[in-house]
Amino acid sequence: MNGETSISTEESILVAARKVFESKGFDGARMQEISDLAGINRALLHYYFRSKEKMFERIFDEALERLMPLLSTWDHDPEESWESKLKRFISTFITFLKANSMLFLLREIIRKPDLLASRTKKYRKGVNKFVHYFERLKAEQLIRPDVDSRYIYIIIHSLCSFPLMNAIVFSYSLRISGKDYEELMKGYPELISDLMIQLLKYQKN
Amino acid sequence: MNGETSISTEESILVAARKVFESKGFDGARMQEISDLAGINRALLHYYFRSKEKMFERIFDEALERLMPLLSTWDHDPEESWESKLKRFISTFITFLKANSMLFLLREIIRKPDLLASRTKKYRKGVNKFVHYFERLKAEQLIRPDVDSRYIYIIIHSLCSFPLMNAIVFSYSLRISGKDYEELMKGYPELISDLMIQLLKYQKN
DNA sequence: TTTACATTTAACAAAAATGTTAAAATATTC
DNA sequence: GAATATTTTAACATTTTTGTTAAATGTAAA
Repeated sequence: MNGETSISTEESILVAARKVFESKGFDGARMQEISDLAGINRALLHYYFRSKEKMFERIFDEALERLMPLLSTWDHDPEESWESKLKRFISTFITFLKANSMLFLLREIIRKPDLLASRTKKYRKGVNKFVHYFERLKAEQLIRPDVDSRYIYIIIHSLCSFPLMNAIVFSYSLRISGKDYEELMKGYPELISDLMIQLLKYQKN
Repeated sequence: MNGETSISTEESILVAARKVFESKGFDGARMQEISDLAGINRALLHYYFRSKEKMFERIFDEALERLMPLLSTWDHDPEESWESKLKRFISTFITFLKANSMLFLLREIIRKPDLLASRTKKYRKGVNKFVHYFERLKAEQLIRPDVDSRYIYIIIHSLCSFPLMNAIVFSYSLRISGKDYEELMKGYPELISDLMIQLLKYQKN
């Protein structure tokens, strides 16, 4: 059929496409730039993927797929405390987002909501797990009962995602270099873990 | 010079441009769509603003300008408690972001970092005020001293911005309609005000 | 009513981007 | 080395988009 070569070429195209699509978005991405970055010529792009659209969808799907395993953190597991689960989730979520890009997904979903709607019931199942996990904790009176689990979901995701997707603006605002911002953010996962735990700890009035 | 007409035409073009640029971004925006939305023809767009670029910069600058008054919340004012200031900031910030778009600014700054770099020392002054305000509170032992003021800045902004710019995704994830998400978010400003206050309250030990 | 500005129309120019193709060159495998 | 698959080259077609222009029409105000 086909040798090693074609697989690694396809892969190198995908790597380039990922980079360009993630930084410039679908509308800003140029086929020429992708082929340049992949070190091949434009014609070969169409030889492997028929069109820009098709190539993009491949990249988008992969990005969405990478997001999902994260949510499986929230399976019920009597061995692990919720505090530890929370810490683990926050730390892996932030690490994950460094390499990938929430902004990419968000930008493209807003451009074309179908992208989300037509895919992945799986994703919503993951979210369900999350909400149910915290509902159970509330039922068992392990955390305070008066905070809507959906708020917990929103808050955690906001605290994890935004500081990374907004890194450029934050580092500019705070007058520090990108490197120094990264440095600053090293203490961040622990801080927000503590913050969340403090928020959730059961308090009789 | 020129009558009422031209002003309101220019304004209606700007309104349309704002809408299109904010939802599609510079790369996705089409001059045709803007002129259609403004109810005029494409030629008139160039009569008023020479080019797409120029028009965009006008929109971008205005969006950035609207952001700044918010930061003046953080002037020192011995009359008002920090808790009240915090609440007021969070509530106005969230209201502001509903109409405008943080995502727009972020997306375009990433596309072309010059947009931010070439503008507005004013903006950074506002951020300075914020950081200094909390440094003072720490010096006066009114809040706990062990949280870097920059983290406070990052956390507040994340909690305010992200739930709004990510509304589509959150409402999809949580399986509720856009309307219901808005409804849900009514209780949100108060929750995060409390959360922040709880985080900052001085704790010996 | 004349002058100046505002707006439309419609055609066009130019550039940028995507997509196609055929033929030649290169590499791989049998 | 013959056969097959990969890749380049280069030219071209098509479409989309931005930007321009000139002429006609409308409108408001001096």
